Amino acid sequence: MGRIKTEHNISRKDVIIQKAATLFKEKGFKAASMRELADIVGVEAASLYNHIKSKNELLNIICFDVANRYIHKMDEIENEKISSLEKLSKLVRYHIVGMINDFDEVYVSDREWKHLDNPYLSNLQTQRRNYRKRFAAIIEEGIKKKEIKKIDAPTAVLIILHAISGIESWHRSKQKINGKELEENMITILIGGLKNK
Amino acid sequence: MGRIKTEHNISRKDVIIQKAATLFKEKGFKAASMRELADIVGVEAASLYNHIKSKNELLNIICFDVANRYIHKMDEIENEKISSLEKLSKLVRYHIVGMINDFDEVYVSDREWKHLDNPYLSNLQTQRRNYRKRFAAIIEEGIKKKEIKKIDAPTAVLIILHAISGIESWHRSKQKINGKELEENMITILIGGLKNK
DNA sequence: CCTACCGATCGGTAGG
DNA sequence: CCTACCGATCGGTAGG
Repeated sequence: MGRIKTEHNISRKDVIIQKAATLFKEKGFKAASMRELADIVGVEAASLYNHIKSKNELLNIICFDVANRYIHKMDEIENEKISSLEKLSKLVRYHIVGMINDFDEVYVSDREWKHLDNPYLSNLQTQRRNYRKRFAAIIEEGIKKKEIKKIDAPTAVLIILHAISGIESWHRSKQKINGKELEENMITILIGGLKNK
Repeated sequence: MGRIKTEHNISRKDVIIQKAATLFKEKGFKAASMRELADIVGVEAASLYNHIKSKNELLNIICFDVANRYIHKMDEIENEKISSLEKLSKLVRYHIVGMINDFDEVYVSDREWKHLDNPYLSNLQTQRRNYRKRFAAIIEEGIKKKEIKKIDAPTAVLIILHAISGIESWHRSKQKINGKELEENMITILIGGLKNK
């Protein structure tokens, strides 16, 4: 899923990006050093620069890779002929599954984007803002059609997105509850609270 | 609220901590430098060390100050003679108001605690784990009394806590919606999804 | 892909 | 509270 490819065409650069995502997640972007990353990849620090331009490029790739994936899914769902509540459910499930499958990348793009430098920084901020607007529009449509309770849609979006990122703590301690069970619980709590009646 | 004191007894150290919380929130703990903090406080970097032992001590203080406040509130609520659903509502409201009033400190203690060093790190992790367990116990009691839907309580706790930390984005763009309105929206979505029937 | 190395910046100390 | 300064570490480059 995501950027991870089959063993045949996985490039050295892809490996570096993947390991970087894991390292950035664990230590935070600033605290992670290129020497550590090089160690993990199995080369000297200087050798990394034959594949990438800079530490920041790694963050750029991770962040935009994730952003593009979600935007693409949003395009898809907007065009489906289903109710607003169903669109919302699909979107929420996509976020949950994405968080479980591509955890490192999603986590980094969510928490470390502030270390991007311009123009990437403002670029991503705009993309995120647009995404949340489209997300809110779906909820607003649902409210108009009385499928969803009358609440402030932008607030609902923030709550939903952050609630899903809460899976992080769960992910860290892979215990008791499995993926599907988790997904159903979240739908009950989040969508249950929004459903009208 | 919180650590902020009246003008009479606010010490130099308190000022430093307060400014540090704001700086750590904006840049992240690792990216924030003591020279920057000194600039903001209005002294030379070396002078900070007359009031504090280290950069890490600042993070320790911020994190445990917040943790102690929530634990104290939990003690209080557990002993009240009200229904589980009411306990849950009170707790959620306390978190929302805390996020609004002491935003910088709460944000830092939530997102930067991984940069603590031992024994503070494992200490805080234990405290957080215990807090979440007590939180989950309230929900479980509510489920047993059929006040709350049958869901996985630890998952519900994670969702609720992270949803509330979503206020961050709202806080950043102090727009349209006011504090009270926000609080009611969150209660509707979060508690509404949990209420039985 | 490595050796060797750079300028910058960091947290923190000595001494007054 | 300041001046002066330290050792360590950082991201990144030159040259092969």
